[in-house]
Amino acid sequence: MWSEQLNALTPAQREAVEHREGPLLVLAGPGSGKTRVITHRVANLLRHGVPPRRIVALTFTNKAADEMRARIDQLAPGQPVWMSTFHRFCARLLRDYAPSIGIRENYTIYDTSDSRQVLKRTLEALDIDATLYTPERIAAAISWAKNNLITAEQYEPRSGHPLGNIVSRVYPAYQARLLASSAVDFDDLLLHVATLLRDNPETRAALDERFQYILVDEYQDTNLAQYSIVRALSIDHPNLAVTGDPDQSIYGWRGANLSNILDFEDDYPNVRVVKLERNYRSTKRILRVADCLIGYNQRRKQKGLYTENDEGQCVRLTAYPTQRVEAESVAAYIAQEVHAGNRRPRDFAIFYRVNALSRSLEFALRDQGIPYQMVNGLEFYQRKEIKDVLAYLHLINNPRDDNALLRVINMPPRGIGKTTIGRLVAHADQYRISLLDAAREAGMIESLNKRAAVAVAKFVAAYDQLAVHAAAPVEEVLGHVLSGSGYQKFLADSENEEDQERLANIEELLTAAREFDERNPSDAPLESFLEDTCLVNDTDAWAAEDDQVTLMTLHASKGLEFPVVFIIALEEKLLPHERSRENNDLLEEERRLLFVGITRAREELQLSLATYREFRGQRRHSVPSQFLMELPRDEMDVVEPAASATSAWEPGDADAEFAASDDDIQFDPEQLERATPPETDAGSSSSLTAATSAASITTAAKLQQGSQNAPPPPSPEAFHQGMVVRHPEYGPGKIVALSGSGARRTATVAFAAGAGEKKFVIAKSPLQPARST
DNA sequence: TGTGAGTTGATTTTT
DNA sequence: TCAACTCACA
Repeated sequence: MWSEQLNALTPAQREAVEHREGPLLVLAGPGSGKTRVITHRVANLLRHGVPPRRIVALTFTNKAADEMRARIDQLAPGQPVWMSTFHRFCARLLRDYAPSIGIRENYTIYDTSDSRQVLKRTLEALDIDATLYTPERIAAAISWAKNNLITAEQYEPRSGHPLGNIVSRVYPAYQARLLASSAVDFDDLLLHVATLLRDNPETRAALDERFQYILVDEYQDTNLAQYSIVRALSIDHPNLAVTGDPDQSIYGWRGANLSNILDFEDDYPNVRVVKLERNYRSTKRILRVADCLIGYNQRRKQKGLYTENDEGQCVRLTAYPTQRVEAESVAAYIAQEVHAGNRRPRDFAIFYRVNALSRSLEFALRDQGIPYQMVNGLEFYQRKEIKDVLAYLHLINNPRDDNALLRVINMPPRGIGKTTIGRLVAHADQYRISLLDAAREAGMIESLNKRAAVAVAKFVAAYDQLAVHAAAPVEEVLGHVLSGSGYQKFLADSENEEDQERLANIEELLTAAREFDERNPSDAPLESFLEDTCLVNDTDAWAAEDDQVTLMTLHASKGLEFPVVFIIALEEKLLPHERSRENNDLLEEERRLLFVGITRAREELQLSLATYREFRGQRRHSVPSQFLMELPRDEMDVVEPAASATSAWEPGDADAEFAASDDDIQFDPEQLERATPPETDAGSSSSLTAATSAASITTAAKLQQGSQNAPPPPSPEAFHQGMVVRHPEYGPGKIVALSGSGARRTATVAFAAGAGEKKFVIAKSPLQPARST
């Protein structure tokens, strides 16, 4: 069986798979079976008796980690090999070593917007005028420093650098705030672990011993922090295997250092280098186009990409008059292929440089009735209501989390306004205590008037009630938060339609919590749930199995492949992006980005641009991307911009169609809105939505059944958060929280008539759903 | 203190 | 274009 699998590999792949001890560098071109090599190599190690817990595989995205886990499980079932993203790996380690870097085990992870809030507050407190340098620029500078292992104490501005001078003041203050809140930002996860390993030789040695075999995927995207973590863990056991492709390094802006992979052979002298140059994915033509383009880069390792695949069609390069024609044309082509039965929607992907470019495509696809999935719409976990509710959970988990407190103290409105909060903050600063502790002392703060102090005290009391349930299953904690904070009632009472949508989103969060509880019976459920939600992104929700066209940024496309790929807006200032044109390193990265996009295509590829593009509400004339001049014309079908506003796949009917739609100025956007299929509103959360609506269908069915039969056995699914129920003895009550599943599903009910809160196992209780108001 | 209108200002890519 | 922020008013 195993030798069969080995035989299925090429000699080069096999060499990498069978390599066990010592450093290994796999230079893998696109589509060369890199994931296959990694997974088989792990399986090979296991087969040779390496205990699974001695192995860790690090990736950059959850998606990649999940995929690997699934594939390794196929090769070597039931072996708990640790596969995770760098950030998750570090988050776990920090849990064990938190005290040694000055935070608590229950620390909070701040996402970008959280840390931005903290930074803004820091700037305010330091009285720094943010008009000269925006918080974003300062944040970028701090992030850069952290990724390069420069701590707040070590940071020194380059002389004569005004931004640096500001950063040298802000960075330590910002960091102090994080530490005081027992919080870390994304960069800290790496920085703290890197410094921990650097400053504690015993810890380093212990972890080096623990992780004897380390694999790193996409090594070209590691930054200095990641590099030094991996390095520190591979000194006594230098069985470090990295895979990557310098030509696919596209995260330089995030501190990725191309030298890490280019200099790997210098860092690890006895390294075995394996090059995977044969491509199994694309046609010859597509590959030659990609190869020709990337040849214009200076900083790279020469590779000879080749494939035994078919010659394939020419790569199409099409210029459209406007971005609307571009979008409609792409959508029409997809529709035509789908209707003709040649392809399915999921065979297609459309890539663009910036998210803002997706809009016209969405309209066009809806118009054609083609289902699509956008990776990275409004991210679920970034929605206000979700962040609000999660902030309650964060505060329960980590009472020192000032950022969470500020978010929830007046949400729903409790009459705690700006001035009151300002006074609480002043008090907390003065005594160097957390805001929650300051709030506890509200009665003693002189500047606070009675009314404000009472409001704050009520908040603290409500919080304490919630905190009692901290150790319960997440769904239950969440239920208590929704009931006890008044947030659910606040939204339910609102006339605003948007708020009803928010309720539905919260319902999804409850579903997610429930699924988490089922999947993850841990002793600190809240903590791990929060860690989970902080480190997911919506690319992870991308469902390859759905039959939909995929829309995503070029960055998000890395690691994926599709039969047909469209890359739009190949225009100067967009690709290359305008901020990347000044400096050659940045320009090369843009070229790599296009290279990544091109090499996602298996059979067909179309590149396009529009002569006029509306961007930021303004129509402007665009200049073709300089990269277009670097593509080999003999591999391509070039359709130049025509004088008449037509350029399409097939002359004739298609032309007429486009011309008509372009001239039709009285085109009514509302019609498009009405034609919108309901499920396309939020691509990222579609699976959750499906789960929720399936649940509510059962609910309705059971309800009906219940009203017909005399002694109806209530199904646990018939009950949901906030619902009004009736108990034969205690009378009417409201469900405050739910937890568990199936026969063990329990409901906590608050009864009206002073009977207080009671907990029932639903299946064994006489609870009945009552009509809610 | 809360709300809503109006203004401003900023816009790459993501763990 | 759109979201965040400001400011005036209830």
